[in-house]
Amino acid sequence: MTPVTERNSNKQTLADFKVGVDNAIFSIDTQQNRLLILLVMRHEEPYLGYWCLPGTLVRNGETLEIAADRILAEKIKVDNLYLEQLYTFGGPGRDPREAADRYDVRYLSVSYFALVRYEAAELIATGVGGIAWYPIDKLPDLAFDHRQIIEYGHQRLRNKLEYSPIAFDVLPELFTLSDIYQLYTTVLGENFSDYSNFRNRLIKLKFLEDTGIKSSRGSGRPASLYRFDPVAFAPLKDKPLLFV
Amino acid sequence: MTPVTERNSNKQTLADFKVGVDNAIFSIDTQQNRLLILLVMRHEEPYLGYWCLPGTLVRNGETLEIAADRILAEKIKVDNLYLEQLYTFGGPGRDPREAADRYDVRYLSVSYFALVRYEAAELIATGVGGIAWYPIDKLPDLAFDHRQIIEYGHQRLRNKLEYSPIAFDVLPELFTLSDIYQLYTTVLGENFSDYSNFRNRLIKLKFLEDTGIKSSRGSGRPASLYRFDPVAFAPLKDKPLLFV
DNA sequence: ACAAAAGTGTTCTGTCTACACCCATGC
DNA sequence: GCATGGGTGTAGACAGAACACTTTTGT
Repeated sequence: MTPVTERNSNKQTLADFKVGVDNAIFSIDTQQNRLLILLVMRHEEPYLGYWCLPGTLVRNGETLEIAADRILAEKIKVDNLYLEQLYTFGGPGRDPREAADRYDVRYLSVSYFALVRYEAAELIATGVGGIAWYPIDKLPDLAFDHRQIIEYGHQRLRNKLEYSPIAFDVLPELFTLSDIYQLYTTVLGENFSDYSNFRNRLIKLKFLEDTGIKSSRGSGRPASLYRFDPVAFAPLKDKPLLFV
Repeated sequence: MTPVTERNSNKQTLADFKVGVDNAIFSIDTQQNRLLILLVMRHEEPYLGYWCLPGTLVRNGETLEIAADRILAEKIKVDNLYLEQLYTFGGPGRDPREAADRYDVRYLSVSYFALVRYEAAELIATGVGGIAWYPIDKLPDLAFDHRQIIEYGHQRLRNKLEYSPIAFDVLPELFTLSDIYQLYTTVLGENFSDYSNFRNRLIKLKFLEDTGIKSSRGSGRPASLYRFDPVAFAPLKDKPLLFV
């Protein structure tokens, strides 16, 4: 019998929780074909000096999503972003403070998944610094169970790309078809699909508007710039369409 | 400024949480073509006398998933089941106790999605009673935001059926092809697919073993009994296969 | 014999794949 | 001209939809 159980009769064996929100913020550097995730350096115990996901404890009167937005806005300035709840990690012992702190406090993490535009994202340097994009395949040692959260988020990203149009939340207003292709190959791997087939599939879906404007990048034929048309996309919502 | 903010300086504006686990337990009555969800009657305030999802507050030392398992095992006896985390609802004000209780307590609900076999499920009658299967389209008024949780779970069920084999977790070991078809139509609606096409698609996937045993139900030609073969299914795991 | 349920087959159509090929530009 | 990247076309394999048809049982 723990002291707690002795002190209380029945209902009091309930755990008390602090609830944190941790953001897995992804972005895609298509120039260098790298999938990046935003990490910050911890300046306090536990895990002092380790990298971790940007997170916060939830304040009074704050919804989980607003907490997620807040922490994101503190670290980064973006124009466009995609944000959704990822998963809730809540096993006992996932935070060392549980042992050290006074009895019976648990730390639970509701994680959020975000995708932002790399080129438009401006990191906000906090005094001490310690914020950086890390390639997903070159992560340092991470605090808590954050590596697991990133794994989970990475999987979610791959799935989302396949059946939802989040890529367009993260592209500039005007983009070329190979911009999209680049983005997809960066996340899904080199040979997820033939370029020309990917292209045809997208065009047949009819929600990309060809502006007719041409964009030249170095040598080679200039590409048409396209624009995502949310109205034309609307009817396809919730349909099991596949971009792959 | 609220009293709270005045009393404390900075970090103390953090919310304290009780964490509950609520289970959206679905089952499918193929006899009557009904999709059912398990509800229990509340015997205490708040929402005394309302129906709600079976839930519990998380105890010390308990993972979220174990809490979900525990509450499930308290209400129902099953041989087979599918269980996964659904979503975390945590806005302030979702539980009236937040207002009445002492300052700063928030109630957060991590919901779990479960699918069990209707025929094999045996409800455990707690003394006072008040546990029942409700057809998803005939829900009574529900406590808290549980209707929203059910909506969300219902959507998850539809999606899962389309791209993962959870149906086989919930069928008896031996089943006929029209058993599966029944199950699918009950969840996805009458005209989600032609029977014969559905049939051919399944058989082409090669993970159903025809036992050769025939089963006669009333008049009509007896059907072959099939068995799900997890080994044959393994290579298809994580592939974007569609049953629809 | 007839109804009912299971299971098979067929035709039409469309989509996916894997290429080969043509086009516009910089150097 | 030719390398480079953008864009088009096509033949064959394959998969889905709709529906007619056959088989095996109970009554």
